[in-house]
Amino acid sequence: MGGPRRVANDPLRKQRILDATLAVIAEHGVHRTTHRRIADAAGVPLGSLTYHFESLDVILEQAFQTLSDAMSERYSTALTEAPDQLAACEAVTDLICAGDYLPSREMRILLEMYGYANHNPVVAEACRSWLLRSRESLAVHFPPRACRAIDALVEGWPMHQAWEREPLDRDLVLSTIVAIAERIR
Amino acid sequence: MGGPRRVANDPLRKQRILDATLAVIAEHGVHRTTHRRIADAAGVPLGSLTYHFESLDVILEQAFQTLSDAMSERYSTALTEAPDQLAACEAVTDLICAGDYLPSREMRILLEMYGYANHNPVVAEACRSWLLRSRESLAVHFPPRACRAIDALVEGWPMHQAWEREPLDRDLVLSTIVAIAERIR
DNA sequence: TCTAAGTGCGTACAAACGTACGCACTTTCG
DNA sequence: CGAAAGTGCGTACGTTTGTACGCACTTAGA
Repeated sequence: MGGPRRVANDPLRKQRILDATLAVIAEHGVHRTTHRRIADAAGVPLGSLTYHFESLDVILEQAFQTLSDAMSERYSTALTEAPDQLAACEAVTDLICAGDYLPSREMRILLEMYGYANHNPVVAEACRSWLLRSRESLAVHFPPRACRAIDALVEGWPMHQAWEREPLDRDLVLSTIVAIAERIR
Repeated sequence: MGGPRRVANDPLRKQRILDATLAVIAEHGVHRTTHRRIADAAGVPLGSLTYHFESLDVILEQAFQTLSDAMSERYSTALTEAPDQLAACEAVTDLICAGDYLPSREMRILLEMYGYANHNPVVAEACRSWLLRSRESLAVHFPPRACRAIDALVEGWPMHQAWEREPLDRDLVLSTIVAIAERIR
């Protein structure tokens, strides 16, 4: 029903597997992410994984790529829409405070990605590319040196917050961003 | 030779295993850290691991504890020795720039620790405790709110730098720290 | 309708895994 | 010296792992 299929139904299934992979990573960590757990989470047979992906490493690589693309996009959108520097400061503050609190799913996966990237060149390259894209987004509103400092904060603050029990102080974040924007040229 | 042993020679061997564990994690990542690899790296028999440690998770927990203790200590020492706030800013700058560049061994292991902590309560607690200790060290020289911002930078900048190809600009780091110290109260 | 090409998966297998446990060895105490 | 207590490890076992591969099924062209 729905007429004869004229193309392979790869894309949907592949994406479903990658989404499931991120879910497994978030729940169990890379060190306990296996073909079988992914297959269960995705509701697909085990053989489907080895058919669509060359190896487990490739699955992880593409799953992490999916995540970093989504984050880049959100990052870029938020900053592009800001009309002036102050609005950009607020946008960055929102990015930092989003997911606060508790350790958001995304932050958990990101930490796994960073760890894994140290042992997988493809994912390392994905990290680097994400770094550059986020810096470009910032460069629209801030001078180059301020970009570096702000970028470090965007990276560090939510990560730091992951171990914190109290919610993040939004005013403090905003003040810090503004201070950097004004003082660092 | 050396006279009769009156006590078990646990401590040395346990510590050697934990050091080897960190080495394996740095080289292969948690997801490929196994009893056998640790045993090889430490130069001890496989059975020795299961004798001294209840499980692989316990080995990882204690190894990460070793690391975070060492880092806390260094952190604390560097800040305690600073006579005034400006010196403290320089000390923090040194901490951030240390290991620059390339991805230092310690940063690699730290990333693994953060990832693993999301799936292991004991390690999560170690992260939290490390967070608090580092904040206490900062509190000697900076007001509470500035501590949070600086702490986030100490976390984020080296992490960020791990994917960067160019060396870190020390003056930029110092300027940023000073700006925060002066502006955030 | 028949056939060749191609898609997708169930299953099986060798390797690697965490861990249990028997046993050699050392030390202590009478 | 002899035996009990305790330390430390070699080895083996059942499980889980990543991956290969044969085979059912679908589609396209004649």
